Amino acid sequence: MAYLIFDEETQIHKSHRRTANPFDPLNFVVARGWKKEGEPECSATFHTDHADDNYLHIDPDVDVLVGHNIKFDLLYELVASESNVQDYYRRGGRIWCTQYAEYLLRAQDRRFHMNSMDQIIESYGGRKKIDGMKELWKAGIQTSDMDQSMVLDYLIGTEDEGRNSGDIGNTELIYLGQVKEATEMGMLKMIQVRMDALAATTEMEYNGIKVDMKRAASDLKGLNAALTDATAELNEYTADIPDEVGFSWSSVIHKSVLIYGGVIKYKKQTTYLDEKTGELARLKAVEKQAVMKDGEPVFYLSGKRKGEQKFKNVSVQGELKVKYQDFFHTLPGYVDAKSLDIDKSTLTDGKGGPIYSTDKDTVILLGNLDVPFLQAMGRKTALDKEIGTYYVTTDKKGDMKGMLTCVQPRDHIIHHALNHTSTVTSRLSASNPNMQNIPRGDKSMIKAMFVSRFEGGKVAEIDYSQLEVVVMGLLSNDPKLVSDLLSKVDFHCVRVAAREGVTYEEALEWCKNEEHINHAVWNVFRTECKVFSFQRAYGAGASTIALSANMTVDKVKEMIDVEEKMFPLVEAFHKGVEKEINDTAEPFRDPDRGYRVYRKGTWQAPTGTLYGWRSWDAPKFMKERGIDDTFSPPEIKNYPTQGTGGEIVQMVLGVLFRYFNKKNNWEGKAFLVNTVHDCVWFDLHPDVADEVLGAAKHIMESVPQLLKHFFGIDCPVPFPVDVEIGNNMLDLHHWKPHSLV
DNA sequence: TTTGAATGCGCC
DNA sequence: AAAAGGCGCATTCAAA
Repeated sequence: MAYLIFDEETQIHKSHRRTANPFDPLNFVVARGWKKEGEPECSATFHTDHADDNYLHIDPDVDVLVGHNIKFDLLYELVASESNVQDYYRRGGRIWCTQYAEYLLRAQDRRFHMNSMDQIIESYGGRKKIDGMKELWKAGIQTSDMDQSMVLDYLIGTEDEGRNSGDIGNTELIYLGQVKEATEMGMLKMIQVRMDALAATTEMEYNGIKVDMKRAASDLKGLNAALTDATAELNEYTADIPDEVGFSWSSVIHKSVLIYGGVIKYKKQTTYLDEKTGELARLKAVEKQAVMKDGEPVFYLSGKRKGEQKFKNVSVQGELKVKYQDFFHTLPGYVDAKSLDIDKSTLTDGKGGPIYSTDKDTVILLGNLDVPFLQAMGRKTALDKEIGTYYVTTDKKGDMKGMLTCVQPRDHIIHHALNHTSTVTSRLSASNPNMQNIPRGDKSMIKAMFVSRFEGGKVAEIDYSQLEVVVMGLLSNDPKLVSDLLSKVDFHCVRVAAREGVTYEEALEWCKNEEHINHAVWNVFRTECKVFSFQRAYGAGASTIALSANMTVDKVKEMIDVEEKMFPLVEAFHKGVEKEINDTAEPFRDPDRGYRVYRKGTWQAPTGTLYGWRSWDAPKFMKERGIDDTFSPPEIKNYPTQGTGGEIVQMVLGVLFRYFNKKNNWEGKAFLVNTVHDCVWFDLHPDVADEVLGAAKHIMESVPQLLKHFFGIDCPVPFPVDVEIGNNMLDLHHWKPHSLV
């Protein structure tokens, strides 16, 4: 078997926020370079359009495709010849992205997010290329207009280098070095598993998400009407502010000044005093005046202009000059921010006075005070956010903004981006548009626009239940946590029972049974415990929890105590992570903090994933004891669970992808389309929906078997999922296997 | 005009 | 005795 390194240079037209958008018909592969394992030099082809043979030829003995940011090239390959790529996967072909592997080998260090080849090549013994192409691209030159010999040198190296260098040669050097290092560090299997996830998200981007534009347009119309109403209502409260102030309800400064009092600074063009003369500044002007003598106009008596009237230029007062100058408008405010202890901003008002927060939580806090417009302001803020981010709007420069700008007019598909190298925890991120932060159904109707591409088709979502709690069970092996997960208890009721000194059954009955006489008060207990456990999982301190859960600090400490006794191995796990971080810590100088010395440490998960932390300035009381820097407890607690949850979803995505590939996407009737940290989205033809969901549910719940298969890990906890299906992503209903006909 | 910081808010 | 984590995108604002 052999690896095949490849890379391509394409046209770079930007559309729907994507640079060199693979789905833009204007873009095609201009130059394609490759090198198969064992060949003495690289090869390349040039193309002038989307020609029939403009795709990568993959020999049958190739089993790894290698590229730097390989998703980009794979998307071009899928557009060029979908079957070529799918057939390669079907015979077991794998991919290796050197950008992704580097990010993982460097413990997801921020410096290696979206790392470039130039950035890492020297550490693999290669040499940076002389690169004229980046400058040309920056100047907007299309690749097809560049000199072919330059492109060739860039891609596969110069003749002097034996055409065995360039991007392709460098990628080969990096790949070989990475495989060696990954093997030595026990990370190879983990990286390979994640590469299949990369194949899955590449497929998701290629499939894209179908948008019902009629629904989007009609919902947007309603939202804009509501926005107009809210704005009209609000404007009554700013009617006394002169128009020239330009009061804006989306300005944090203006809002703070209006609510808490202060000074708005604004600019206006107006006349000003000339420093030299002390008078109003004027434009210079000259006037043509008749030359007079004894009250009579003078005429030329000789020369070329003989007979013409004589004029002279005289300086006169020109128009008054204007320039932008600062003006100030003072408002009294409705409430006193200082006495209410509202959060202060680093921004200042027009005269350097304080600016206070006007965010949602603060507005809720102010809700019962004497500020008349808060409700309408909250409505307007929410509508601006919803319309501007998730529908479409025009900004001040006249540019279109919002998710709908990413919809392709020709087929109403959004080709979103799922990024593998953009988080410190190894989670995925999403962009252009971000399909991981679409408002939920209890907040907005937005999800109704996401529909099936099939006639009468269905969309579906499969979610892991309480993924991070389950992951904590896996990582800690805590007996009580594991048994609770196995018996599928309500965790919040477990905590209520422990805190209030009753049995779990009693707590469950009183919290859940709305008929019960104690229900109201026990339901509050459950909510308190829910807030507590959620915050505690992320490592919040007792005082923060007390504030947001509306409890005394003593009560929070008491609950922490109960928790630690109930799940002792959870705390032990965190301690173990902390110890490994400190044991592996190495000093480094932080350029952002005056090159002060801090430390970096790592913890390696059972799967092989390496997590990295940097230390921060220690709190004052620790500095007094001579400890200068410490690792952040919230970060220590958070990365392993968040990262392992993400890793498990990636492992599953890879397996789902392989299964879909084997079934040829049910002959084009079922597609993987999106993933959001603990869930997967599907687009399904009605004929195959039940069959696909049955298979997908089975795969997603097979996490224990998969962990054993890939990593030899014994997993003590189940990974239950919820399956939902519907006509759009808003109207989903529960799906059960027995609905199979 | 462009860029980065600050603020705010959507998701898990 | 002590800090709630991870993202991307919108607007505003100040500086270049």
